[in-house]
Amino acid sequence: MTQDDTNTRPTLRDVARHAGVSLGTASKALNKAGTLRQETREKVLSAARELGFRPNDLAQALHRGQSFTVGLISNDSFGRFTMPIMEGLETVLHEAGIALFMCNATDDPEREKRHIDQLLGKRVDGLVFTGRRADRRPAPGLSLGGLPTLYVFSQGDEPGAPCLLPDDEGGARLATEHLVSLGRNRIAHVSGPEDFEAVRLRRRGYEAAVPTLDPDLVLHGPWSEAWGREAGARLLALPRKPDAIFAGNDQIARGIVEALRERQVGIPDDIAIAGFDNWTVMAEATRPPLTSVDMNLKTLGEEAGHRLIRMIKGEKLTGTTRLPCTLVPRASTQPTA
Amino acid sequence: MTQDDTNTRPTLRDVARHAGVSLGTASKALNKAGTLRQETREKVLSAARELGFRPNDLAQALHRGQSFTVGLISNDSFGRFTMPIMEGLETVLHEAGIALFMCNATDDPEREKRHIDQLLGKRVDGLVFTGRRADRRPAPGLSLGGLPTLYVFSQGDEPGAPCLLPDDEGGARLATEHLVSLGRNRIAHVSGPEDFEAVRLRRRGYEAAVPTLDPDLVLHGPWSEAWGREAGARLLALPRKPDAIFAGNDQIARGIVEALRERQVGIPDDIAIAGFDNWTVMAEATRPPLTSVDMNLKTLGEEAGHRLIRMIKGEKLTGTTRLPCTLVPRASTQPTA
DNA sequence: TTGAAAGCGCTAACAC
DNA sequence: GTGTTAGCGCTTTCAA
Repeated sequence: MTQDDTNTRPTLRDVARHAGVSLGTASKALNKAGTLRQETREKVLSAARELGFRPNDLAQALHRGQSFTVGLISNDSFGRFTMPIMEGLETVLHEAGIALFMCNATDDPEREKRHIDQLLGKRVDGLVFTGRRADRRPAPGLSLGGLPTLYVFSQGDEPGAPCLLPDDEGGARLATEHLVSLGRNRIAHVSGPEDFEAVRLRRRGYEAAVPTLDPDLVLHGPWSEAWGREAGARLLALPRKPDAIFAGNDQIARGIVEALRERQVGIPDDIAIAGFDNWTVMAEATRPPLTSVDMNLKTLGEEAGHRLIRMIKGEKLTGTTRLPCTLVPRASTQPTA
Repeated sequence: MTQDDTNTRPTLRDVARHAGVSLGTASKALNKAGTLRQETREKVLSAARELGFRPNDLAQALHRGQSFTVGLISNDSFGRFTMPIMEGLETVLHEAGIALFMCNATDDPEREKRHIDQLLGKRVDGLVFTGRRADRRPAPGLSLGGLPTLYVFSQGDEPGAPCLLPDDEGGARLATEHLVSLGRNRIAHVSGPEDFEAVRLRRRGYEAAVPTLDPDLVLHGPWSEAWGREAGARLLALPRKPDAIFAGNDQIARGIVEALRERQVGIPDDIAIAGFDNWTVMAEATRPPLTSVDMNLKTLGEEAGHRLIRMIKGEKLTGTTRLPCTLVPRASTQPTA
């Protein structure tokens, strides 16, 4: 450690003293503002370097009334969905010199309230809510006083709240059309619990793209491999078996694949399978690897960052935007490739 | 919105004015400090409530020279390991009124440096490094000036750096002893790449507990299900097959299970299997469900929080501490239960 | 070109 | 009991 081991860092005043100039001069030199003699500027800069000076953003924020800080409230325990969103968000915000305060609300409204309160105390310039599932969530029991607020992979309760979501319906259509393009016309859909909005939307996308709709071919259950296995078995027991299956997520898809595999059904030759989420550890470990719909969550996070920055600049954004999903084809729908 | 929609929040001075008292009095009332008449206190509190007053932590921090804020640097893209650590950490710190600033370094040293610089600017009271793997990481190319710093699931480069890690060796011993207690004595070990310290430690724990050591029964490869399947096949091709397998993680374990299952090997009757990580989506979806070693990462995060708080209070902590792992028994080692 | 001084919102020591 | 005041570290006029 070249520095002394105390936690008190040098102030601008220290730098000024060290350089033998006034406080204001030092400030100008470091902020490349005003007009200064090159020599003076150098003097200050080298003094700053020597002392290991780093301006105190807190003081700066206090002065400017802007903290260059944004809060993130998640109830996902920072899981699979929030992670990539956060990553995209963080990248964009960091680029703009904005740091991210992260809080985990874990569905406890009391705790969420305390978190928001803490963030307000830190005078965050904006707030992002995100969640485990893209459904509507109750409004925070706290006045946000016009603070720029954005919901990502999650929906606000207040009307017109700006929301950013994946286009589940479009993604489902994409997957179904892909199966249709393979020449399949008896396409089943095995999905999750119907109280998820995403489940209803994906089903709608499926229904829009499927050639003929057979209610026997649509099954709902929990989000699990076990359910996928059970559903796979059921579909095989049908008098007229499907020739393709679009699953509501990759876990279900994997369960289906295993059920078929054990019964010597050829994938994709007899039955082609597509999943949703493009959860790579799952999709790639499946045999054969799983074609899946990617929600592009990182992009969603990046877009959230851009929008939040615009809102912080004063722009008013409202309403729900859905960003397109992408199909990632793998062997479970592609015979040879 | 009951509040006006501007982002300028009321200050303490506003509250004081509204309550018809002085600034100092208002401060005392809100901080429950000094001696005040009950009536005055009430007056101030209700004024504060009316205006929706929330003290500005930035100003407070500036005054006190403490920000009640801690930075977290991760290179895990906030994945499977960092998540539970973060959750534990956040819980404990929040209890102490400390907020968590989160940064994603993604193995880019330049970006990590910028992040640390930003955190120093925010005058964080401490720093936590965490990572994707528990190995030594290069020191940040930046003087931290005596800032309390803690490594969790990750190791600092500087000698004596305080590190908090799971006891991989003990966990491996636990799993192996469990298999021995089942009466198995030909126990194989299939693990990940040897350049992971965790792999070497787990192997050491295995070697310490295994009844007889047969080099043919120890296999290293990538962290994947595919490798598990391949290793499973290899072990079954051995002239003297194992009667139990301890896998270096749950993905490998699952691959092994699938390989055995396809070859009609009874699990656990013929061969018992244990994994590592207790990654529930994986362990529970395996058939039969997987016995696995849990690293208790949330506890690790909590302990990190407690230690960091002690360090912030001025205590000096050094050296590496390893926290115990736990065995979570499931059907892959338990015949009937 | 540089210095002096006011003030961001809050706390704490000291008057009254 | 309550009011006044001096800063915390920085930016930004305004004077010199």
